[in-house]
Amino acid sequence: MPTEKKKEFIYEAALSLIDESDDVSKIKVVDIAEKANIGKGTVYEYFSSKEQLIAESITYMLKKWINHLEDSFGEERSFKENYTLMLESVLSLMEKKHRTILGFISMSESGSHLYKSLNSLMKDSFEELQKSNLQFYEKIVDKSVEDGIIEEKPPLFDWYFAISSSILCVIIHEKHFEGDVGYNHQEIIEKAYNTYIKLLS
Amino acid sequence: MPTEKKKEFIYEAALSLIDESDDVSKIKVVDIAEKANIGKGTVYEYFSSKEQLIAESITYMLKKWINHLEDSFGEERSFKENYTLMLESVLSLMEKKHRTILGFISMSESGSHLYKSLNSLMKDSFEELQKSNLQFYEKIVDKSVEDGIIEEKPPLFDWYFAISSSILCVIIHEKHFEGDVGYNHQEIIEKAYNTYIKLLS
Amino acid sequence: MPTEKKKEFIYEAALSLIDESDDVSKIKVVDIAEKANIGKGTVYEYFSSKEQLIAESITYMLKKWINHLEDSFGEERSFKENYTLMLESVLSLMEKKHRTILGFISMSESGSHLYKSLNSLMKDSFEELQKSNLQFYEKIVDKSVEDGIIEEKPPLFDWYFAISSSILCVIIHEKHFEGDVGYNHQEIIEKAYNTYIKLLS
Amino acid sequence: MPTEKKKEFIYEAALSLIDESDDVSKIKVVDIAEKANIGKGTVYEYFSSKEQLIAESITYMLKKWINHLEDSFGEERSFKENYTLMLESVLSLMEKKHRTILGFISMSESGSHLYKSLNSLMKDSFEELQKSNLQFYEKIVDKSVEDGIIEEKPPLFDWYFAISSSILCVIIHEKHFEGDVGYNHQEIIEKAYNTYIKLLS
DNA sequence: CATGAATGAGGTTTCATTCAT
DNA sequence: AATGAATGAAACCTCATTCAT
Repeated sequence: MPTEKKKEFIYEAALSLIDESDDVSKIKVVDIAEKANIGKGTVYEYFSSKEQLIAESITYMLKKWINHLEDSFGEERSFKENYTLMLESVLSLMEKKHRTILGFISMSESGSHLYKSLNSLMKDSFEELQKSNLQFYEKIVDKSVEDGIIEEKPPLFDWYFAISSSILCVIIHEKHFEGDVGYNHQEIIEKAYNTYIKLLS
Repeated sequence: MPTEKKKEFIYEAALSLIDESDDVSKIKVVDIAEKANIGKGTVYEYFSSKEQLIAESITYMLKKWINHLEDSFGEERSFKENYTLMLESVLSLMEKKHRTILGFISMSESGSHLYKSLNSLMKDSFEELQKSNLQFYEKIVDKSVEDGIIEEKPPLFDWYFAISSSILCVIIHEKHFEGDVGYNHQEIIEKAYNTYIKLLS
Repeated sequence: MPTEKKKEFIYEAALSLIDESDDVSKIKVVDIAEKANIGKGTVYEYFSSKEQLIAESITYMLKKWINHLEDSFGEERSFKENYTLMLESVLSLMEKKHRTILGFISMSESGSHLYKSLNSLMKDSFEELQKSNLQFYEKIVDKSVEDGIIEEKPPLFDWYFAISSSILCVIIHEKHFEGDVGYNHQEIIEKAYNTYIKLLS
Repeated sequence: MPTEKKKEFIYEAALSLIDESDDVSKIKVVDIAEKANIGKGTVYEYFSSKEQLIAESITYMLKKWINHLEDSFGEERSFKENYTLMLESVLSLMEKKHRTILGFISMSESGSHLYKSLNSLMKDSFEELQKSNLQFYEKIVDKSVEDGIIEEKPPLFDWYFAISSSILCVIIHEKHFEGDVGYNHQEIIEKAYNTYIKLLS
């Protein structure tokens, strides 16, 4: 197996443990190795330390997610369709797995310091990712201006916050309001979409 | 020193380390003891384990913060004044300290699973706190309706999300947009306030 | 309360814990203090260390037992009556409590090294006790010669072993043969008595 | 080195420390590791806890001793030769080492409660060993009946006690009567043998 | 005298990392 | 390249003992 493939294999093992775990710091190298069906020592053929491995695994996941989002964004679709697809993507991520990672992404604003020790290790890739993220958000905004949904392109902070808030909407709902006190799927997506519109109008 | 006072003393030591620390799990009992100028063994006279101590410390901080917020909310002030004070409170918390705890509170929606292992130890007090938090939010909303800022009291989810989003606004700004690309203090508070208004109109 | 009385009070607490315990080394000073209804610090007003306390407690028990045995030995009774009373004394000790101590006494031959660390602390009193024990045994032998049960006083080793073996008889029976495969109370006392006779004839 | 061989290696280190030690509970894992010329952590690759290791070490020793005794018992030899060999085995054990263990075996009748905490960990193997011990004793008795030394096979308790007493004889002598007041080697073996004969006649 | 809060030496156990195979 | 046995630093927690009140 080529090196990069093997590393991805290990990433997946690490990520599944990160999601199962209550406490990332409690994950053991031996568990990751076992999950990946390789020997404990082999991990060190590919990564210089456990922290490096964890950091790279999260970076890997983040990249995959950004790519996934970007792929879902098609020029041929209307803005609302694209925006909705992005929100659906967030939701499906929450429903399925990688909740830890999701917190990491969407809440990086307030939560990233929880991982500062990781951040120092993933500083470069994390900054790169934040750039990608920002570019993707900007593509969204530009599209919304292009489609005439938003009259004029607002300042950076405003659109960054609008999209973050929109995502917060679906996340809060998913986590705390599922069931009786909340809305149905269609309604919450609509509400999140409207959040974007309202905040930038 | 009475027991409760001593415990609070230890809480403060723990909290200051939690805030200084990149990684809560790396904090050592001996460090907390040193910070509190007491012996290692003394910690165990007051707490049954390190985890218990950390969990109680965070609960203590959260309670203090909620109380602080509620105290800042005066019936004699206008809604906007009250709301602004609440946002200032969030900001001052971020600027000064307890960033970890802030993440804990404001992002509990998406981030709480990061603390699952703590939560299990502080389940009861945490639920109580979330109830307090919700009650405080509701007091805000009621005031805004009473003052005629909002025409009619919206559904639970809507106002909960509106306030969360408003707080997200100041947090994102504080963390990522300080300096050139952002706004000044007055502007960002105004923007956060408007977020609440917009989202509930 | 006079000092000696208080010490005896603490001895009794310690002894009851020694008997309840699987492992003498696991007994905590705080437990002894609690059992004696005194403060932890008070223990150190009477004893210089935990080991000292344990050692003295055992010595106290041993002395009490020897005295008890000697008191049971009356010149006016026949040898067999006296011997039987001694065996009953052993049995009652086993049935009631102080099994640990009993092991200590009767099995000091092979078991005492288990307590070497204690022995060093109780060396003097232990030697004194062994002397008392020996004197008591000798009184038994002399009586048996005097009463004509044994023709001639045998060498030290022989009578010491004969009595030890006799005691072993009731102990083994009590511990392992109670019930179906064993004898009734009368029979086993008789058997133990006969052991003495046989071994010295 | 295969796992079982390595464990035995660690057993031997532990046993030598048990014998040197005044107090089993004072033995440190690091000492056992040093004695075995391995790292402290390595011990935990083979045993789940210190108590487990101690318990298994004693079980190991007991098994070895029982096997040794049984091997020494040959059908082609006379009963007295066999019995004498068994007693010699006890004595050589006492002279050389494993005094703690010896107490454990021969005095298990009255002393086993001293090891209750160990027993709980080695319950199964200990029961198995006691069965082996009993079977060995019975083989001895049967041989004595077969050889006509004893007329008729006595009840279980009687022969069990007779052999125990016989062993007690050599143990007491070895521990307390070596030198002036005692007998020479030949005499004490003879005396112990006669104890068996007398008690079953 | 009596106390128990405070202490810290000391012991157990964990686990990331190494390295010989 | 892959392994996993071996390691020991590091951290938690216990508890005998002290000492100020």
